[in-house]
Amino acid sequence: MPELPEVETIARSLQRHLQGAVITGVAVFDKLRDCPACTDLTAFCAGRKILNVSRRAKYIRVRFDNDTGLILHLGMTGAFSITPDDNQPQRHERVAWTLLDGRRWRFFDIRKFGRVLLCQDNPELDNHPVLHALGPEPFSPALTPAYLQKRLAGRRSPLKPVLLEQDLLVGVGNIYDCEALFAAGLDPRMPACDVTSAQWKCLLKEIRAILTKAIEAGGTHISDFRDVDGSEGKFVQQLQVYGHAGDPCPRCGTPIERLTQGGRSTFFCPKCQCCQIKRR
DNA sequence: ATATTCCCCTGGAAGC
DNA sequence: TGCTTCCAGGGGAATA
Repeated sequence: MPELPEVETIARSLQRHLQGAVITGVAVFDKLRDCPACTDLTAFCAGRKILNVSRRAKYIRVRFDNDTGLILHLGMTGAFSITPDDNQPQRHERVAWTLLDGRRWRFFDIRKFGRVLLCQDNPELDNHPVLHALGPEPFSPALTPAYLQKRLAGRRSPLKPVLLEQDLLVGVGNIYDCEALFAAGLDPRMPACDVTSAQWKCLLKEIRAILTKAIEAGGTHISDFRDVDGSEGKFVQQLQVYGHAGDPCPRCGTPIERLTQGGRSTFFCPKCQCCQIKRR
């Protein structure tokens, strides 16, 4: 479900709603990946005050008052809600934290690809194994055309699936990958090592612009994305190619095509994005 | 080392 | 109506 803008939107909401809250209990209804058993998670969380909530890549970090914390991942279908506690588990509710002020913080996840990880100390919230190998954030100054060209030297893999690799750069998922390549006019099938410095410059600009716009819109609402308060992202209305197979390209009118790369759908305009394949 | 595939799991939409 | 097939935003492991 969530790419960077969705996770950012949710992390900001959690920060707003949970900062200062004290956890009194935890219920685990259906274990997510790596989620400890209910008794262990309860022992870990009970009595803890939440200092802050932040985002790194597509992970959400919840920092407690005793230098421990949680790392949460939404997988494909994760979502949260925070409401007065009626003590009634809802459909697809996997984990629930009860708060001292009478609220209940729920973690839903239909497909159960989400994760709940424990961090035993403060450094682990920044250096947990799942965070260790991650590439730079999309808005980091460290993310430059030179860095990308160096990392991808010799990589003949198609550009589009490469952009999904979180150890190269983080936060770009399938939707914004397609949208950014369209905006930059680059062929999703071109070898990653053939992207020129000028093309990287353009693509980086488009990735940042699209992520910025999507964050401002509160994310992209596709099927089951919801913010903590239940509101839907509005960016879906701005999607140019994703999910638009057969529709006319907004730029040239050629029908948008869909193809499969690395088992995922790619949407692109075969005319606007077809000029970069080098013959070797 | 790099590249492709397969799997985790559930549900909605489309096709017959 | 009911059954089958395909598809889905992520990520990691297994396989060539």
